[in-house]
Amino acid sequence: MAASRIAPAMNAVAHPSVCPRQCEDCGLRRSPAFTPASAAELETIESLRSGSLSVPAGGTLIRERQLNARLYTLYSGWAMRYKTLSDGRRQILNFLLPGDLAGLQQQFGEVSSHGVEAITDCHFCLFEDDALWSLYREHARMGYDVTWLAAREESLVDENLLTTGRRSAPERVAMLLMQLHRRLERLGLTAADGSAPFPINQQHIADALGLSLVHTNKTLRRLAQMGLHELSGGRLRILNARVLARIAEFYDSIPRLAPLL
Amino acid sequence: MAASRIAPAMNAVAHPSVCPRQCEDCGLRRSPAFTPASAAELETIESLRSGSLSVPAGGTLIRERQLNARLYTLYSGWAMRYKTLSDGRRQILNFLLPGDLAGLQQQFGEVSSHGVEAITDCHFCLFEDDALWSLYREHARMGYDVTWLAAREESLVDENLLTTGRRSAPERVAMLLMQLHRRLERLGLTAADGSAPFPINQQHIADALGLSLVHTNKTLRRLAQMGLHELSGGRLRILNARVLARIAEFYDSIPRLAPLL
DNA sequence: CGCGAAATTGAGTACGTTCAAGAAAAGTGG
DNA sequence: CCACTTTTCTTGAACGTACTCAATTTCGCG
Repeated sequence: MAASRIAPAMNAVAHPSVCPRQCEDCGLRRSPAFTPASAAELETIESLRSGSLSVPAGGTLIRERQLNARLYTLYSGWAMRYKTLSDGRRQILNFLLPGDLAGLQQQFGEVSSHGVEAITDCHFCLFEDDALWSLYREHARMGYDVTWLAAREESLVDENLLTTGRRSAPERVAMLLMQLHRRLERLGLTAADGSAPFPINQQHIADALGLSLVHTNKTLRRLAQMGLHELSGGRLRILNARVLARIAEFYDSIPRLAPLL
Repeated sequence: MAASRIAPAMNAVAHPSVCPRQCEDCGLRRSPAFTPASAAELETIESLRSGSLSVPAGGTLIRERQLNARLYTLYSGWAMRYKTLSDGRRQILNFLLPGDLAGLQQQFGEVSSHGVEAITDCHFCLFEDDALWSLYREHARMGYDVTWLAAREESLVDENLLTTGRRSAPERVAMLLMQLHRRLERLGLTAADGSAPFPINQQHIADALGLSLVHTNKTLRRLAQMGLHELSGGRLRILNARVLARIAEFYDSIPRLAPLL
């Protein structure tokens, strides 16, 4: 891509896509989306880290029904949590963006009730086996943070449940577009023109919203023709946030900065 | 009901429906469904407790968009977490049974994104304002437990999202019946004949499953006519667990005992 | 017994699904 | 750089599950 020389940083906060050795050098931490960590906290995190893991697009980080999954922080890329039925029907529970934890539900000795799969090439920060418990013991504050992250993810799933349970197809699509765009914005991943990377296909959208692929396509198309959004070249641009928000009844409060493990 | 004199304990573990003063006397703790707490832990819990709260059936414990909700443990009765859209469409996120926490998501200074309402008369154990943070500081172990509870609730919501997103109406109903029956069983709330208290109406079921009231009724009826379950007098009896489980693809692993705050 | 809430049933409709096929886009290898 | 393959997107048509509307019955309770 010749353009990359001219426009080097699509991300407001550029960071190397591979998780560096030292947490101190962690590019994610430089993002204003996260609470700054104290030196002591950084040290604790670093001591509990056992390396990094790269998963190619489409690769599986945690399998459904897997035992003893580890704990990860997504460093770069998009991933998803999902569940499937025996005949292949799939429900995406939520999308994971940089800074999100993966594997938390599995830290309590139980079988994973969902899978985690990389949507784009992903880099994860990998923690030691008993990292979670150590964290609670050594830094109550950070244990508290983990609970906050868990609660925030649950509220995401809550919203998705309202969406699939009670919203119409256009409402669902509008919701998804607004939600993801807002999350990307917070992470500083939107470009100057307001567009954001959007590496998921219509099958992903359908599986996240509980719709069929065909109907997802038709609904997406209708909203685009109304001039509400633009979706091309793997990027999303919101053209009429007001109307999309009204359709979806999307009103999110500005949350406090997220802690970053 | 004349029968109540003959069969005094519908619950395997009887406990007074009102939360007693001393946690030591807490009837719930005597249930084998929960991990026993050490004397030190009990003391901590008791010190963080600021009393109990009774909410009549239909009453609201936490309003949607409420600020500064407190933290509660449901002591007796059924409650529900829910979200609504402006035109009244309602999605029940999950049902709360004795031992479940309420208000955890709101402990981090944010507005409640869901409501909590009592379905039957409920008694809650109420905690101090900063109880959660104190807990993490004083007993790392119990902070860890809270995260476990949060993770468990999220996995419940995950399952409900799969249900509304991808299961057919009969599958949804079968799932709900099996899920709730299993939870009641674990709490020792099933009678000798296998029946369990089931104080929700078809509107609740519809709102939990993302179905209309009418369709819920027809589906429920069909399953009952197939001899899979019996629903009357506010009680549920599973008549053919095997078939219901197969329809719903309901396979839950036996989880470890739940901690009780 | 009578009232209100909850459950039940039928009829017509609509939203979303499935089936099918073609167009566009994105990779792949020579 | 182009031919070829594969994936993704798009559109039309027929169908079906679930919804809405409406009316009746049953149940719980004072």
